[in-house]
Amino acid sequence: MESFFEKVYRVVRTIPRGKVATYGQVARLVGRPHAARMVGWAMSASSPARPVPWHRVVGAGGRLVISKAVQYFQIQKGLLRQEGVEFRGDRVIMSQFQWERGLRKASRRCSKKANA
DNA sequence: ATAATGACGTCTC
DNA sequence: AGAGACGCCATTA
Repeated sequence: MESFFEKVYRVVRTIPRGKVATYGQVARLVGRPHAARMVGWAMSASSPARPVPWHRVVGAGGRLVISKAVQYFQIQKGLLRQEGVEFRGDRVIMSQFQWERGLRKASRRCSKKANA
């Protein structure tokens, strides 16, 4: 059986060069809208042995979730710029570089107080 | 089976 | 705009 990680990797591998997707976006594509954290975890779990373009996965709004203190922050930014992705400050210009696939009306609930 | 963890997302202050 | 709090969930110990 294909594990959750495998599905995530498979989706991430389909992200075209020069485009980026958000963790939540990938989560939706693998059928787990609320497992964005797992997607990120899958990325961290991916090793050089696993051919996954992890750098094309960014946080919501084009934010690079990885701490700036960590070297990976620069690595990811560098790799993306290398592919033609532009930044506005420390954020990817999503309006131009977000992967179109998986985009939806985004039923935003998640509101804990929505029930109140 | 329970508890802890983590490269997220959204709301509030 | 930046920081804190809570929710969600698969994988591990």
